[in-house]
Amino acid sequence: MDQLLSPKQVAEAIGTSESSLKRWCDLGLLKTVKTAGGHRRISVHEALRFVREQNHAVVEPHLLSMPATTDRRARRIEGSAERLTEALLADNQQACHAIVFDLFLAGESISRIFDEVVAPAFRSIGEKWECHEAEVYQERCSCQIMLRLLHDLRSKQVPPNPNLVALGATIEGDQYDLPVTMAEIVLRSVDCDARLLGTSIPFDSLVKAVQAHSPELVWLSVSFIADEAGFMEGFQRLSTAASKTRTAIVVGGRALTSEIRTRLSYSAFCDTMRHLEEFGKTLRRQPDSTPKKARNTRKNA
Amino acid sequence: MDQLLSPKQVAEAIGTSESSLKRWCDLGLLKTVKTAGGHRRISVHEALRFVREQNHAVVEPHLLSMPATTDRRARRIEGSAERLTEALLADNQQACHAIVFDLFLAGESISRIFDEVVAPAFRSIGEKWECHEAEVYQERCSCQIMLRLLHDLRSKQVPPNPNLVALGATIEGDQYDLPVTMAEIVLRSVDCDARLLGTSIPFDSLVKAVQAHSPELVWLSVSFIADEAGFMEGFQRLSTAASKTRTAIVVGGRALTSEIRTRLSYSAFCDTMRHLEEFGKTLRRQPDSTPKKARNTRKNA
DNA sequence: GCAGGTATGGACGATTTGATCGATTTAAGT
DNA sequence: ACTTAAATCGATCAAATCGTCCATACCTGC
Repeated sequence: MDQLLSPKQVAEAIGTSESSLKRWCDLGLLKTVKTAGGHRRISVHEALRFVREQNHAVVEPHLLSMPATTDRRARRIEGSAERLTEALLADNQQACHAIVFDLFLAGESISRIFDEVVAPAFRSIGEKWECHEAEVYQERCSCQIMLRLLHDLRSKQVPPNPNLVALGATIEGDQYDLPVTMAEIVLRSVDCDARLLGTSIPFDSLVKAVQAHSPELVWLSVSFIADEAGFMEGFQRLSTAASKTRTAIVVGGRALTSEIRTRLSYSAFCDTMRHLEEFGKTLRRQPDSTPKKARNTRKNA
Repeated sequence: MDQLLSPKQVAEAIGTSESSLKRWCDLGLLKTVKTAGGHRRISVHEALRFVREQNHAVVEPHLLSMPATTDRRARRIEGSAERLTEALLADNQQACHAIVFDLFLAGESISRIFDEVVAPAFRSIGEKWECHEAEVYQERCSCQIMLRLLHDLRSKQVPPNPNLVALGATIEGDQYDLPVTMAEIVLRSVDCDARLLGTSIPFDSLVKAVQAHSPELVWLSVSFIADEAGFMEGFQRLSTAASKTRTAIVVGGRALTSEIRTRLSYSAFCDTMRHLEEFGKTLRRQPDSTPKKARNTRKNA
């Protein structure tokens, strides 16, 4: 609790400028400790006392409640996954928000944040769940928090180029919406107008969506396959329709084993969000000469 | 998001003079926080609350981080459901946002917007789907648009009182997340700290969540029952756990036929969001003397 | 039409805020 | 211990805000 904060940190937490906060320190409204070099340091205790005394607003409570995460370490990928796991299981939405947005604002690519922070965090929660260290409702609640976070992230992105349309979905019976939503955001980060149709969409309806929109790309996140034969058959119908509209098909998801993949026909298989991002970039660069359909051209082993 | 605005910024946003706005602040119509130097600061949430309460115009919505508004004639419940249906099927997210947020800014209660605009729109889409006038992917896409809209709406609400905790969920096998999300927003609109755990949560895990959080309220949205016997049994376990923590149980959803309801034990059944809102209000007014468990006390026929 | 009460919004000097600057200090990485 | 990028310092200054006053516009009852 006697963690020391810089004037800038306190200023951000209470929603004012660094200049004003420094002036208030010099006026004696906030007691400060000085470093050997003359920099001001304010204890969390003192910052909270000031907030109470002045009835001042607190815009970013997590900065005062979790000062350990406000230093520069917070802006690094390393360790973020573990901190996110903890924040998710603690139902601490603000902390989750802070972790991801700090990385985003620090310039980390969306795909890297997803691959190296979000995905590991949910893998970790899944493992804890299997070991009975976490409850089902905690996992579901974590998904809710993350979904809200993803939505906020999406709303902060620059509006994409409307000339490059992509449609995304999960297949019928697959309700896992986080991966497919992350894929949407990754594609939008490379200036692709990605539109998530939703989860659990039958292949026949996907075919109609492709025919109606003629997108440059369709991405499918396959976390669960209820009926393998039906999946193969439906995918073939989608593939046929996509070739007519010169639409690339990108697939991903843990349900696509290599055995299944060898029997599918798609433009790219993406293990990670980074692969998807790179595929999206190639699509953007050469929208006409893009390989529209190639048998089993996996981008990565 | 809950950033602070100066009186001048708010005045510009709602199209009035700085002088008047300062006077209204001093009259207590707008809650303000003060800087150490005595300058007024107004949160976006408070500004929106004022606009809704006073039915004030908003000439610069972007200053309050709101979507652009249409003309004032659009601020009516009548006809909004039809316009929303059309906008949803046309995949026009901006139009959907405009319709709902215009009503929100005009001071319509959240529950009324949901009951008389959103719900009818989705009923209408469901009917079109049954008549083969709309595709499955259109319905799913509409749900995505609405889910994003609901998230945005939620972020515009004033942060609720943390002393009145409510947990919400759908039961295992029920993946329909719109009603349960709307319920969360309705409860938050009556100053209840409603937290949506997620969809498809087994009763045993719900029991653990209740034991961990001891909420004043649990709401269940039941759109689909896979196993009726299992549902009855699980609900009984939840009911027992809830009585121990003095937690009220509110249920709703089209899967709860009157035949099923007669065999359940809950605090309230809500046909509409308005019923839920009213129940939330009673809970807030008398948090101690609230009837925690009564057999089949339907709030409405 | 007119008197009286009320709400609005512009103007004023005094005060506060927040952005900027080059110089200095901190702290992460090696 | 050393290097180096980032953060902070102190100081300055334009812009914003404060509280107050007041002219004007609007409403209401007569």
